[in-house]
Amino acid sequence: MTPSPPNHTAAPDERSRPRVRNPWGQGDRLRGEILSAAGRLLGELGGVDGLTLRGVARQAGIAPASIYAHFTDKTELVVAVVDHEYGQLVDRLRAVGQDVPETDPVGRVRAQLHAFCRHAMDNPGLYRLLFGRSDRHSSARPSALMDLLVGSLSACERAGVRLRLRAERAAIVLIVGAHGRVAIQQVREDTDKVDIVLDFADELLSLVIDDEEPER
Amino acid sequence: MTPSPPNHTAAPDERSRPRVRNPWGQGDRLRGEILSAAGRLLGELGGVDGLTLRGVARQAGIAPASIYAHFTDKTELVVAVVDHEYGQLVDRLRAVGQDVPETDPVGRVRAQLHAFCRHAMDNPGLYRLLFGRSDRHSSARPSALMDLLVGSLSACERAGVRLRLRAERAAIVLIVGAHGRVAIQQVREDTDKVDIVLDFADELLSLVIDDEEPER
DNA sequence: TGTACATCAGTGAACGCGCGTTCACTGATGTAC
DNA sequence: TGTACATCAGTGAACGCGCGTTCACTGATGTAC
Repeated sequence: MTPSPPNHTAAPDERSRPRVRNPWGQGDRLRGEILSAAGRLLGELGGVDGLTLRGVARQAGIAPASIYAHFTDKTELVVAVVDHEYGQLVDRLRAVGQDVPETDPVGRVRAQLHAFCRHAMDNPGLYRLLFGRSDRHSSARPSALMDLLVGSLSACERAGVRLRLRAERAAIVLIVGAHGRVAIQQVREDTDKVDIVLDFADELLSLVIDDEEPER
Repeated sequence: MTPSPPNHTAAPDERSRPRVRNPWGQGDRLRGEILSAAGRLLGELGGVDGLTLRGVARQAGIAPASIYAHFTDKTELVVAVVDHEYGQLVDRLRAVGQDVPETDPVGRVRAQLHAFCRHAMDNPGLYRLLFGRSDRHSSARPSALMDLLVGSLSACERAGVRLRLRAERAAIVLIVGAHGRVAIQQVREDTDKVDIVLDFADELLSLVIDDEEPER
C-alpha cells in the first residue's frame, strides 16, 4: 500500500471559487453543508472508517479547523452525520408509503421495500451504518426503520392479508434480505441493474406473504 | 477523537517472552502465524479497515518489518488473510455437512446454516469481508460459499423436497438473511444468545422449504 | 452622521501521533574445505 | 576436527505522510454612543 492515494482534489470540489462565506447570523448553515458533504462521502466510501475530518473539509470546500465551530470533535460529527443520513432514509420511506393509497397495504410495503433497495444502491456506504458494528453511535437508530416497516406489515394483516411470519420477523427478513442482496450486487461488478435487486425484493415479499386464498 | 487509543499492549500478547525464532528452513511458519494473528484481529475488528501492519505485528509478537519477508506489502497481506479466513469458513461448512447422513439433506442444510451463524457470531468482523465492498480483493470468493449451499439445497430437491425458490435464490436468502440477522444481533448488546439467531435461521429455512404434503 | 468596538464566520500554520515502508544490521545455524 | 563463510530468521531506527486537534489570527458585519 503506497503511502496513500493523492486525496486532495486540488479544487475544493464543484465550486473552484474560494467559497462565499455565509452572511451574519447564518453561521449554522455551514453545519448543514458539512453534514451533507460528509453524507456524500459516506455514500461513496465504504462506511464510517474512511471518513476523515480533512476529507469532509475538502469536500465542503472549507478549512479543517472550521468544522470545530459546529462539532466538538470527530466522533460528534460522525454521530451527527449517521443520524442525519439515517433520518433521510426513514423520511423517504415514510413519504413513499404515503404515496400509496391505504387500500393497498401490500403495495405500500412493496413500494417501501423498493425505495429501500434503491436508496441502498445509491449509497453503497449506508448499509454499513445500519447494520455494521455500532461503536456505540446512537443505538436507537435501526429501530425507527424497523418500526416503520412493522407498521406497514401490520396494516396488511389488519386488511386481511396473511403473513407467514409475525410482522416483526417479517420486517427483519425483508430489510435484512434486501440489504444483503444489495451488498452482493455491489460486490460483483457484472451489472448494477437495479431490476435484479428489485426482483429479489419481490421474491422476498412473496415468501413472507401468504397469497393463497383464505380457505373459507 | 483523541489522537488514538494506546494501542500497544506492551507485552506482545500471550507470550511475554521475546519470542522464540523459528528453526532453520522453517521460516515459512511465520507466514502462518502472521495470517492467524491478522485473522484474530479481523474477528475482533469490524473489518479490513482497522487492520494495520503494526497491529498485526504486535498481535504476532514480531517487528513490523518482519512481515515484509512474507508479504510484499499491506494489500498482499490483506488479500491473503481474507482468503485464508474465507477458506476456513468454507472448510468448516463442508465438514459440518459431511457429518450429517446423506439421507437427511434438509438436516444437512440446517446444520450448515447453523454453523454459518455461529461462525459469523464468533467472528464479528468476518461478514464485512464476505459482503462488504470488494476493493477488488479476490472476487471469486463468495461464490465458493454459495456453491456449497446451492449444492446442499439441490440435494434436497433431488430427494423430493420442494423449495419455494430456485436453489440459487434460496441460497442467497439463507446466507444473506442469516448474515444480516447476525449483524443486527451484534449491533444490539441486549443478549448475544446464539439461540435467537439460530431460531431465525430455522425460520428462514421454513420459508424457503415448502413442507406441505405433496398433493397427490 | 461618524467612529470605536464587539461579534461573527472562517483561516493558516503548527503540534504530536500512528501509519506503511525501507534499510542497514544482528546473531544463530548450516556448509565447504 | 577446525574455521571461514554463506544463509537464514528476524530486528531497530528512521523516512515521509495524512490524520485529529489547537491556537492565534483575519476581515467583514453589526451595535453603542
